[in-house]
This record gives sequence, structure tokens and C-alpha cells, in this order.
Amino acid sequence: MSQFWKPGTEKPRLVDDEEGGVLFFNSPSGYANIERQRQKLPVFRYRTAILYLVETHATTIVVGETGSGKTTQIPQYLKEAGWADGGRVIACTQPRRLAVQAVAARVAEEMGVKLGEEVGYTIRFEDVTTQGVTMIKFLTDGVLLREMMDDPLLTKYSIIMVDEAHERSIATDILLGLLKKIQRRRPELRLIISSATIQAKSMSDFFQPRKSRRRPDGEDLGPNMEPAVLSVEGRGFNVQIHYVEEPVSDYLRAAVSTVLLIHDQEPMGDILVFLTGQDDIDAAVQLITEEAQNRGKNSSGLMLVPLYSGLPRAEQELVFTPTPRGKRKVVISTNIAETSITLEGVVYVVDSGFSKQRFYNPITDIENLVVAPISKASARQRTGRAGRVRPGKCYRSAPFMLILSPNKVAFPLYVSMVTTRLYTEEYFAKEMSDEGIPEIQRSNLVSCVIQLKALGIDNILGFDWPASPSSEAMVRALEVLYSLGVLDDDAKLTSPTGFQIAEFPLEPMIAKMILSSGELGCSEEIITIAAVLSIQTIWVSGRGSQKELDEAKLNFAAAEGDHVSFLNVYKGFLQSGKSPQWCHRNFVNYQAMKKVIEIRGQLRRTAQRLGVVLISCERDTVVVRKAITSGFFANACRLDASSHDGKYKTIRGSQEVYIHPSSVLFRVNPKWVLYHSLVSTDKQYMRNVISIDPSWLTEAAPHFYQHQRLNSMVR
DNA sequence: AGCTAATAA
Repeated sequence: MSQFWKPGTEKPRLVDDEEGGVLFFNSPSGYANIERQRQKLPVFRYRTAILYLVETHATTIVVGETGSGKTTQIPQYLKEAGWADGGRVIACTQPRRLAVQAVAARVAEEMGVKLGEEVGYTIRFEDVTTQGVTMIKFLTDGVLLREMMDDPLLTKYSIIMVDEAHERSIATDILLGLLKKIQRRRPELRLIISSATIQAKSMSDFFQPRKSRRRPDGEDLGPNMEPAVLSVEGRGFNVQIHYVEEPVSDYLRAAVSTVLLIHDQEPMGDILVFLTGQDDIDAAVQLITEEAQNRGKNSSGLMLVPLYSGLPRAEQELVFTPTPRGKRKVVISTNIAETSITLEGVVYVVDSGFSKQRFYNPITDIENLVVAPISKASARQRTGRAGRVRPGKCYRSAPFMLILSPNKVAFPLYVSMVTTRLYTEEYFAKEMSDEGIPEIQRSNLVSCVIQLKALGIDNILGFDWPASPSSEAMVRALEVLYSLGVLDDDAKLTSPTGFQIAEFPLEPMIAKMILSSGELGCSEEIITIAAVLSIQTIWVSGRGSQKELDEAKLNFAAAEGDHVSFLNVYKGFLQSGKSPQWCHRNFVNYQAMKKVIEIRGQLRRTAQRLGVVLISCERDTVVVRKAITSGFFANACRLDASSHDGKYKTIRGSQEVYIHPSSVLFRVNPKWVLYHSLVSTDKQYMRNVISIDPSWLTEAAPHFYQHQRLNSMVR
């Protein structure tokens, strides 16, 4: 049944690209042409097999390389086979919004229907479907989870296809766990799990029924509960892999010299370099520029393009501009180019073997961002980026781990120390883990647990996860939710508070803050703050010097702290008539502010529905800070008077923390502060900080701060 | 005394 691509053979180039982002289509003239295109896709050969397996098995796992056409074709096959008859809907989930939109548009085009009718999509803020008409619906897995809050059995769907399951996002994992549960109540529901090769085994194990539930042979009791596994080959060219032979002491320099070597010795073709973050990338751009200048005209002709998520939109688009004749484009990227952005024309990949990953320590309740070795699956994915247009080459190099500056590498829970010192072939074969650690095992679980509780999953510790988080992490999440008043003594959602907080598409602490703001009379302000906190940054990055940005921020700085400063920016933006020019002058990101307005609108509607009084406190910053305290009381810190370096201690755990340099309270150091989040680098930095009065803590959470504990600290 | 891998509701 399985078909595998033979290394060294060339696969036919097709115009299909299912991976979101860049979609292009050789404007077909008419239906016959589209049909011919569809039949050329690798997945077409499996049409009958897929339909048969879906018919006879509750769960079908489709292992498909990228470019097989599975995402766009399988939903159409299902529709053609009648799975959308009788008002039923075929769902296909994606981890990313952009992919949802792109794939839906493509399928609508192939079917010759208007997007939003037979084929539609739903993402946050955009429901492009028509009830009773839409037969194939693409949506993010997060949206499908939200839908379960109204319809726990997802009764309108006949089939749910979970695409890109190998990425193992939190939402995908929760969804898989819940779908497995739903299936027991709805035997007629079919699941298709689309996954990369490496994950197929664990996926199939997860959907394996317990022995007692297996149907006896020959008896017809509905579909076979054993998952079926089908492999579909993809399209893509052979990529020759080169490993380093000798240890390199610095992956940045190794990457830089590899780029120059490729440029000197290899035929034309673009280069994609994987590094870990903005710092690395900016440094590499500079080093390559300098080196190229030193080497004279043979090394000119390089077009260097940095790529990372924080880059302004316009600069990100540079990666898509066609390479000028006689030039070679070098895209230097984070792992955004591994999954989210597809670049055409890449022939060479330089892989550092590292990426930044989040790790959560449930003991300290702190999330860290650390540089860590990637998995084999990631390495293969990166390699595959070189084979999209013609046979390519991938250069894998990695440094001595220990030579990295100490603040860049920390070994978190779950990651074992890498003893091999370089990314040799042996390292790849023997030391690299097959798969990355699922996000759910690297994260704070507060949002995840409240979502499960809201869906009526009472036994969180006993939940059947595709990959179980540590019990410490689960217990920690339960504790936090209890302290927020979301859960009662029996760990049941409280009414109405718990249910209300679960309704908000926000972290529970932010949602709590919004609920309290109604009573405190400052909900308009708090909803603005919640919207600002839910996007990455409202400031422009990259334009001008850091110093200029710091100065621009001072125009809005409030003595009370960052949250109040956000209100000043928002007010200024409104007073300017939402002017892009005003944003530009003030180093404010216009796109971000537009998003703030949009999210603010959604939160306002949700708040109103839940009975939160919408009211402004005008200039009263005390109530604003009290409302914030009601959600974030656990993040209170006190300035350590004995040291004069701005050291704070958290009240809960006596952790040593510092105010982040980006905060308006940096160097101001009020005695008592509350932070929104911690960033760990060489120190623990508090991001988004306000000053508070310690009496607000006992007011907001008397159960959490026993009086004696606080009094002894206040002195 | 000096900072933000990626994604979503």
C-alpha cells in the first residue's frame, strides 16, 4: 500500500501548493483543465483507497509528504462520495489562519463555486460560511475547539480532518484528545488525521481502541475502530545532505562561511539559512556583508533578506520578490520558514540545527525561551525546503553546545543534555530525537485546563492526551484557576465566574481582570489593555535606533506603569483619527493598532454578552490597577531594599526578578509592582509592569495572600 | 542594569 519516494529520482513538478502563504495556479481555462490538474496530484492515485478506508474505519491516518495535494483534494473526494449529503458538513482543520484562507480559496476555485457557499472557512473574526449551504468547511483547530463549547459532540460534522497533526500544537493535541472521546459517543463520525511520516506510529497508537472495545471478527458493528494508515508520496526533488566533518565552534560563523562557500562554488539558486532568532539573523546579515566586501567582486551579487515574525510586513514581503538576474537571494530566517512561510526558488538550505523553543517549569511556574537542538523531523522539514523547484543541497552544521554564550543555552526540563558536539551524520542518526516535544508538554496549562473544564472534562489528570503533560503542570494550572475563583473546592467550574472566564478567548487572568473591571467601573480601559496585551507589540521594530524608539515611548509613559501607558497610546491613536501618519511619527505600529481595535471590539461584545457593565473610569488609574490586580495578584513583587540594582522578589515564591528594559518603569523601581509576564534570559525580566499598593492584594485575593504573610513583608 | 522562536481564540 505504501509508496515511498526513491531518493535520486525526480518527481514531476506541479503547480499545486497546499501549504498556505503562496498559492499560485496556472490560470486554467475551464473545468476540464482543472480536472486534469487535480488528477496529476500524487494523492489522486489513492482516491479510491482513501474513500474505502474512511468508509470502513473510524479513524484514518494519512501520512503524506507536503505537496501531495491531500489538503485540497481529500475534502473534495469526500464531498464527491456523499459525505456532505443531507446537510452534513466536512471539516478540515489547520493550525494557521493563513493556511485556512488559502486552502479554502483554492478548493472553492477548483470546485468552481463562490467562496463562502459550498466551500467556506472560519477563523477568528471571519466566518465565511453559509449555514445549510456550506459542505466543506476549513477552520483553525482553535475555532473548532471553541465550537465545541456550544456543540460538544460537533454534531453537524460527518467527517473531521485534522491536518498538519505532526506539528503537535496545543490546540491540535487537545482537539485529538476530545475527538477520540467524541468518537465513542458518535460512532458514525469519521476522523482523518493527516500527519508527516515520523508521527504516524504514535498517532496510530493513540487512536488504538482498548482491547475490550475491539469488535469481534465478522460481526458488523459499524466501522472498524482500529485506525487505518495510508502513505501518500509527495512531490519534491532529491536533496543531497552534507554534514560537517569537524566540530565548529560558532554556528553563526559556520553558517556564514557555508553561505559564502555555496556562493563561490555552486550553481545559481537561492539559499535559505535557519538560525534561531533576530539577534543571530541580524549578526549573520552583517557578517556576510562584511565578508563579501572583503572578498571582492566574486562574492558580490548576494541579496540578503532577513526573515522573522517580528519584522514589519513590508520587509517580510521582500522574501517573495523574485531574485534579480545574476543575483543570488539569501534568506536568513528563524523557523518561521520551516512551517509558516513557503519560499519558492530555494535550492540550498543551511541548517544550524537549533531553534528557540519554549519550556515551562511547573515548579517555578516560569516559561523560558531557550535555544535547543531541533528534532530529526524538523531537520528533515528544513531539508525539504531545498527541493521545491529542482534537486537541491542541505548543509547541516551545529556548534559545540558549550561554546554558545551561557545566556543563550539553558537546558530545560525534558531536554537531555546533548553530548555530541556537532551535527555530524552520526549526531543526526544517534543523538537527535525523532520528534520534537509536543507544545503541550512545554507550556503553562492554565488556558488549556479551563477549556477542558468548560467542555465538561472533570478529570483533567485522567484525560486521554495524545501526549500527557506532567502532573505537576496540571496541578499547577488547577491551583492557579482555584486562586482566581474559576474552580471550586471540587475543581468544578464556578458559576457564574468560571463559566464567564472560560467564554473569553483570552488567558484566564486577563479574563478575570475584565470581569472585575465591570464592578470597578473601568471596563472600557481594561478591555483596551487586554487587547493590547494580546498582540505581540504595539511599537514598530527595526526602524531607526533603539534609542529613538525609547524616546518615542516616553511621550506616552505613565508613572503608574506600562498598562496605563498603553491607554495613553490608544487615546492618542483615537484622537489622531486613527491616522497612519500619527503612528509613523510616534513609532507606533499602525497594523498592530488596527488589530487592537478589532480585538477590542470582539472583547467588548463578549463582555457585554456576559453582563459586564461597559463603563469608563476616565482618569482614575487606581481602579484600573485594582482591576489588573484582581487577575494578576499572583504576579506581585516587592523591591529588594537591601540591593540597589533593581532586584525584586516575587511575593509568592521569593524568586529574583527584574523590570524589563522595555518597561516604562525600568530604572524607576517602585516599591511594589505587578507584572504581566516573565521573560527569562540571563535574568528573569518582568514585562509590562504596573506599580501597586500592597493593600490591593489582600483586597483582590484574601484567600491567596494570608494577612500575616503579607504583613511580614510590608513591615 | 539592557530585550521579543512560532502560532491561535
